[in-house]
Amino acid sequence: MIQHAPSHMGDNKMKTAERILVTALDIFNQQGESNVSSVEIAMELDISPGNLYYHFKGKEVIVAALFELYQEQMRAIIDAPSKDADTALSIEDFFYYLYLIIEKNHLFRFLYRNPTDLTDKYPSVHKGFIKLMAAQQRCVTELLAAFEEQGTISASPGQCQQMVEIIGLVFSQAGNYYSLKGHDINDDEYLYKSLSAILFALLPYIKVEQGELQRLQEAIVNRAFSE
Amino acid sequence: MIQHAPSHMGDNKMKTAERILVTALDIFNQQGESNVSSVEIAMELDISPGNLYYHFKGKEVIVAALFELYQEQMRAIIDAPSKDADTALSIEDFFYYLYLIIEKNHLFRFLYRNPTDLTDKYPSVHKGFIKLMAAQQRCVTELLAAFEEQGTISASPGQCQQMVEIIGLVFSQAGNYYSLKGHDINDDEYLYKSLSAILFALLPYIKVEQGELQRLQEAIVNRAFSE
DNA sequence: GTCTATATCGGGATAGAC
DNA sequence: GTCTATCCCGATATAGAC
Repeated sequence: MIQHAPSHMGDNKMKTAERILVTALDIFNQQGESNVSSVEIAMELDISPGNLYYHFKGKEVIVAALFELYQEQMRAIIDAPSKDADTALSIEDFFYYLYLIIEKNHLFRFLYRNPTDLTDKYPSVHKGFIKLMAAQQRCVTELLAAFEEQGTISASPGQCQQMVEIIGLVFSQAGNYYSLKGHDINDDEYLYKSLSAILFALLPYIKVEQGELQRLQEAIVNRAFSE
Repeated sequence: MIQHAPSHMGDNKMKTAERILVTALDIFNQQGESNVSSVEIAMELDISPGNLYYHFKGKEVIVAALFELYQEQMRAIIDAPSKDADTALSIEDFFYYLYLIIEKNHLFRFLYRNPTDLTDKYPSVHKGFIKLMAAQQRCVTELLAAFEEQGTISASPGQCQQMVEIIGLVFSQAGNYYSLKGHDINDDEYLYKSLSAILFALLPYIKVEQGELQRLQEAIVNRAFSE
């Protein structure tokens, strides 16, 4: 399971194909997909370039496989709340939900590092992105609508749409923004800054008691979500 | 003057060095800096690769020169309001100011297309980015503080800081976000969506009469800023 | 200032032995 | 499944003629 990658790194009992994916993800995240050659991946794994090509016919296939993994894992996260639609979400649950998405994007951050080059180079990945982001927006929109219905937030459909846009922007681009400002993307500080920015944008529309809001704000600032 | 580039394109009276910059900017914006070879730039200009190297010793120097131009023009924009600090800015002026920044970023959008690769490849550009973005944030922060002082907005310093963060995020990343969702970056629709997103984030804190706010909102939606 | 020709280098990709 | 050896190609960069 690639989500447990760190603990398995270098585990030789993993099949070569799986090891390639785990290692590729790691190097891509560190150096950027376009700066990593097939040979480099092979070297890192102490296998030959030929062997790598036996398993994956080029970097393109590796990227596609990684995107597939990302997509599956992201779907699982965004679809979770609607699975048990009977139990209403709290605001805290909602922000934990957002956090899981941000965290997953961080795990696959190479997909967002150089968005335009990546999508130009791999049109199939771009197609997947478009679908996935649309699904994500749909899910968030539904959750906001449910909040509106139960009176947890008070906002018009137009305002909800604006919230969704900002959330999507933060999800996909906050990492690049912090990099550009000179921070280290591998530092996970920006995960909380992202969450905090979203909270700021939604705050004027959230209608719960001050105490609950206070706790949420503190939870984010104190990184209560980190395990 | 490079800001009038479109009308001068192919104007043979321009010096070769200048024509190279104008053309390079255009192709970089279209295809991304990393996907454009020196030879390609030369071909586009109907000059030889050797000739291009006579003027600029490689792509790196071209990129550096373009960033220099960008930096100068951006400085001129962001510093303008503090030049005549005696005349207070209106909210409408402020949004026009934001618009000018967004527009300038759009003109040099290749700098933002693949931020991580670009900054990894050209550390001097990254240094410039860090300084420029810090200056930008400082300017916006000061304007917000002035608004708070004159009662145009009502927000704590912490809230203002959050606003600045969101504004910075939109400035630098909105283009990538819209591309990722499948829209054409050359379409300038996203300029107004960006402005609209910023307005949404600030709205709860703006304390002017409804009529003025209404006009501003309509101005943005109707693209009244486009010339 | 501008051209042609060429040297160099690195990444992608494959053939064939083990 | 894995290795070594090699080929191909595109991009950078330079030399020297005009």
